[in-house]
Amino acid sequence: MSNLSTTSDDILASTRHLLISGGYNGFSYADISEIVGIRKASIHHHFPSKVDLVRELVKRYREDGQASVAILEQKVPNALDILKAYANHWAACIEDASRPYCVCAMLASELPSLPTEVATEVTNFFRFISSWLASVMERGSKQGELSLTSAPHVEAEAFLATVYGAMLSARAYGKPEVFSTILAPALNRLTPNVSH
Amino acid sequence: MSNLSTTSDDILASTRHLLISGGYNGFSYADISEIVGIRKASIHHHFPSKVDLVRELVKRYREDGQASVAILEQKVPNALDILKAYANHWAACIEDASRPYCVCAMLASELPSLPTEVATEVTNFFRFISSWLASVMERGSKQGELSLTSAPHVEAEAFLATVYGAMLSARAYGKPEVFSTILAPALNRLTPNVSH
DNA sequence: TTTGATCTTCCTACTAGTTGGTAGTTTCGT
DNA sequence: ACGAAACTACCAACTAGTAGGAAGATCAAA
Repeated sequence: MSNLSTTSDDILASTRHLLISGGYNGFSYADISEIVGIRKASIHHHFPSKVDLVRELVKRYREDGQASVAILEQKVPNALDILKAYANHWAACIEDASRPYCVCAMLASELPSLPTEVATEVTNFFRFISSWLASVMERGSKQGELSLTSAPHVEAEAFLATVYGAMLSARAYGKPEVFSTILAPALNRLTPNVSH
Repeated sequence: MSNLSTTSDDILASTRHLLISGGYNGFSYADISEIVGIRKASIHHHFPSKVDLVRELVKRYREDGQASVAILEQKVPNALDILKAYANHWAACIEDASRPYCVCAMLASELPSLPTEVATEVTNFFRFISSWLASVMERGSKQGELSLTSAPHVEAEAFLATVYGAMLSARAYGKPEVFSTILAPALNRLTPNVSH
């Protein structure tokens, strides 16, 4: 009989929430304890140190991402549709304010000042997303589902930068719809068979 | 007789340095005092509170940006060349590690948890850059110096997102050259008279 | 089925160090 | 002599982290 929600998961969820809003140095064990409803010391039982906590969070974040990607690849055959689904995922998260920013975007900007264990995990996340997008680009190009103007791995980096830049812009302006405004032409440009 | 470097400027410079590396909550008055070589309390003489300090920093950052843009517009007539110069500015900053990240990109990602006075100033910065880029896009389009596929203000947002996304990627991978790899095709796409 | 040992989880109470900020004083150039 | 700019010496609040104990749950042996 497995619990639907463990304290450890609650701690991770509130950490993610706090991390998205203010970064690594923007929250404390006291903040988490208030949200979860347990004492500070109890958090140390589950995650001995802050580094342990955030390292585990990022590790799971990447693993969840890998799992979601696997399902997406299985359900959606067309490469362009995959990129659209990826963009729509973030558009939805930003617009309903549920997870309006990527944990790893937050941490990547703080990278030089992060504990190395966390920094490594963050870099790993970006390597994963980047190589996944590159594989999508390559396959889509070969099968005529995408029209590329650069090498697949360059297009992948460019697309990733657009997504994360759009995420930042939406936050900077306080206007969620900016994300889709930026992504729409980016996806359009990758669409084949546009008469010209 | 004006000094070439005032203490106040030294404080702002070291604040910028610290801010770029770890964000608003990633540095303290103690850190600044160590770099500048004065006591913590002396910093409060120049900037009564941390909010005052960072608000002033961002205000000047925007003003400096506006001045640089004015000079750039004056020296470089061609719109595409302006965009290239803007991209090259950041490429150089990132590659020589002098100012490898934008102060306002850092703060924008932390926006929800920032003091409102600082947050407002950050939003102002992005509005400025965005409307400047939009004006460059519009002028360049009219004069045939740029080939746009969307409305000028959309192209401006997309270009801005690419620049800031590329900045983040360069930091995430720890590879400065990633910035130029991403910007090159973005600028290429805006270049007119490419045979197709 | 009851006992007892062990494990997990949470607690109170505490620590040493850091945070942004203040009060009041001295130093120094004009 | 006067203001600016620096200083020493604080402060209350907060930081991550620790020590040690109480309440339950689990499970094996009697």
